Amino acid sequence: MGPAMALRIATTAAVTLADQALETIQAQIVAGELAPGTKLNEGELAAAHGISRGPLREAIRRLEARRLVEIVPNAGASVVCLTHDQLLAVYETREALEATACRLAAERIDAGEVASLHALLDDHERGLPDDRGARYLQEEGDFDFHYRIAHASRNPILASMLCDDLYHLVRMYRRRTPAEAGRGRRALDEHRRIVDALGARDAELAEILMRRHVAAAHQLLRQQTS
Amino acid sequence: MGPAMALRIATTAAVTLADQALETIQAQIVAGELAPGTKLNEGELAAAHGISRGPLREAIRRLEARRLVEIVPNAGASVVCLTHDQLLAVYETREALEATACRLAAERIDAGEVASLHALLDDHERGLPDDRGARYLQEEGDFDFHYRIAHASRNPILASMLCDDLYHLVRMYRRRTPAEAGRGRRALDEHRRIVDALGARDAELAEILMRRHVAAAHQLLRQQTS
DNA sequence: AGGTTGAATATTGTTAACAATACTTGTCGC
DNA sequence: GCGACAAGTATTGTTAACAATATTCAACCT
Repeated sequence: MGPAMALRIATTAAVTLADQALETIQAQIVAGELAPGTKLNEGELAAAHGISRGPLREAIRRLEARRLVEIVPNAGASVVCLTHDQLLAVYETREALEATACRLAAERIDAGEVASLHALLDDHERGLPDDRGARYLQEEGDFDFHYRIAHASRNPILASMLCDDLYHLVRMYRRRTPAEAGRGRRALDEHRRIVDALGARDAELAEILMRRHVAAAHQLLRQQTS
Repeated sequence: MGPAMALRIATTAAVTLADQALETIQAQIVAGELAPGTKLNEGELAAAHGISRGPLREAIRRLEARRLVEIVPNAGASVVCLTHDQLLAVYETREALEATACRLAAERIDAGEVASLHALLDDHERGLPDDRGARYLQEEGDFDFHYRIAHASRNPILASMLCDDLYHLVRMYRRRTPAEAGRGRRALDEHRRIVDALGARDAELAEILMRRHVAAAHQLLRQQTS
């Protein structure tokens, strides 16, 4: 189960045309191919996807619900362009939700999931030395880690808010927030301790460790100018 | 500024037909006129609102984003029907978000907002004795209180998650979760203490008080059978 | 020259018809 | 009588044309 599996977690079978367009455009936004602020022209996009404006409009409206695009009535949609303060707000919210998710996960996770998380971290450990090329995979793996804990909370609303709303924004702005040197090693250690707390069913500790883990990224971002 | 103002807070000018339909249907769902589980037929609803299926579909899709309806591809939409566990999950999430919002609000609220909150509670106090008829207004006022604190957090994402996602569900299931006797009085006292903490800029206390306040409702719900 | 008005253009909002899928109902076989 | 199958109906998904709003750009006035 390699890193390519990472995104499959949140992905549901795209049965309708609007679903397919949603997935494609969302991937483009998160990957940066559609840069923040880019105007989304319905006619152009529909033609590019080989579909009509109807389903494409639906896709755009659902991207708005996920906070990835902003729509101005009668004026059109554009890729969201977060200010520094707004990105800080994302991390603030993420801190609260993810700490809670981690506490709940400690109370409800089963042994198989804990083992699977350890295996995931073993994978990351192996990929860590050769930082050339493993960087991207490592970071996608990071999201895989957080996705799994969100779902282990057994709280579908909480998990959905994290996975469907916040993580996309974090991934989208990830490349704009360069990590400090050696952060990968430290993050992996923090991950390991969190899984240990989950395995020990220590809810209080798991919550604190996750809160600190997210707060570290939050702090790093806050120190950046702009 | 009476209780009728309460809902205006989250309401934006409905300029497009889809917006208008969204507001109307959402109000019907929250009020219980469209009961949980009700099938939403696009043709019928469009005719009832005097609009075409296009904008109506958009309204339904946006209701799905707010978790008020569920859509099955090729099968249609229906009003969401939460299980007891799912409603508990809503309160669990609300507890985390609202406690955080209250902490942030204590750090960022301005004097005018604190005064306005006190005035709101004075209103509620006056409406408390004559419990006949004031019940509904009191409860809408309760949401007004929570809306204001969410916005005072100065975190638009956090506020949106609370006001646009969770509160509608809570309001929707409010009538199905009867409060214990004397809870109104106690809730009002708790509100007052929270505002005091906000006025004193005591973030830690404000967070704890709000967490307890929401946890009380959560606990009450958990004790219910089913 | 700078700003303003108005026509021309482009884009979004809306509608109605068409296609595809799911549901209903009645028939047949056992 | 009961279940499987098929025709018919209803409903959703999609498309293309139409209406309304916003944007662009050029001519005009001060």
